[in-house]
Amino acid sequence: MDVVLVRWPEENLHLGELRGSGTPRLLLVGPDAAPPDSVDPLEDWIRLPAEDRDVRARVATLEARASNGLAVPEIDDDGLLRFRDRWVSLSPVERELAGALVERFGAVVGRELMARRAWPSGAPTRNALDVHILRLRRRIAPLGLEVRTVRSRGYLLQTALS
Amino acid sequence: MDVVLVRWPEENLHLGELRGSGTPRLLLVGPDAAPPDSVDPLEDWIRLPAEDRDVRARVATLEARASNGLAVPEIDDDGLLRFRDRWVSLSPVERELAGALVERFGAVVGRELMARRAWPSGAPTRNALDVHILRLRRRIAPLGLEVRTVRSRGYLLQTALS
DNA sequence: GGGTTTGTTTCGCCGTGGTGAACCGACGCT
DNA sequence: AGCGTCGGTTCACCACGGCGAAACAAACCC
Repeated sequence: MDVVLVRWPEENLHLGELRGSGTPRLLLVGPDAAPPDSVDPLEDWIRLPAEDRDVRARVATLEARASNGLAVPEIDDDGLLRFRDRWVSLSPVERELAGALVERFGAVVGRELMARRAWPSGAPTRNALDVHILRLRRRIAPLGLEVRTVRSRGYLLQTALS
Repeated sequence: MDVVLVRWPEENLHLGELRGSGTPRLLLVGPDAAPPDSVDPLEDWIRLPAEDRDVRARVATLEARASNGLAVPEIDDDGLLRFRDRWVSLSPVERELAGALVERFGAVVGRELMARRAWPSGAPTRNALDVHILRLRRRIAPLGLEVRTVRSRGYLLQTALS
């Protein structure tokens, strides 16, 4: 994953979503600004003006850390979806859907299969699955995960791009 | 744990054992030296000459990372809840509830289990647990701890998100 | 006596699951 | 190219139940 450079504190709006999606980032701290104090190993900062080799070194370190921690999401015994030090709770239906997607992380899972998993004795209505996928998408977004649609095939779970 | 300052590359002999023992360290990189490239989150570096506040900020971050990994709240013999150099006193009921949560720090503890722990011979009312959780939340907030609800499953103790 | 601890009631928010409907883009057919 | 269908997204709405929070009152302890 690529490291994003952010001016700080000018662009701290942008920073929130980068932190949320687990994107590695290097804050360029202006000459008069106070340094940030994040503990996140995927965040670093450097005081401007800075030498080119120093910036490159810090970017390289962040890249290495990001690729090292190639994590796979997991549903623990308590029904929580955990990913990269963060977690969200899932409702029972969402847990089944997420479970099917996590077991085949990065691969397509058919709609039919997911519907049977969530409702073994038949889905309530046609778009019940659609609505739950929508809700699952919004719930897992803070983890930096996204559900992508493969038309007429099914759904696929992966790390968010942006 | 204290952060050790190391001149680099002059003192790189010393560095090996620091890395081995997991001691957090800040490398002071001379004006002409190339920056190091360690991936370890407990190692950082700064280019000399450097401002005082920048050095202090990096030391603080390393300290926070070092204590983050190890810090688990604990209830001592006097019934005090201790966490990272701070403590609060707990009432008897709160002690039992906090005890159950501390023993499974970071994981979900069922409401039923906590109720039996606080009132072995039967809980007074259903809401009694809710109210005590509310009071426990306010009591431990100054420690940087928080109790998260996992709906219809139980409660979870974790460090408060910054 | 005054503060703390505990239990109880009441009110209300919000998470959850389900449904119908509007909307929209991709695809296929003529 | 024009058009209809299909698959999928999103929204608004409802019903139910779990849980949060305030306020009150009684018991307890220094």
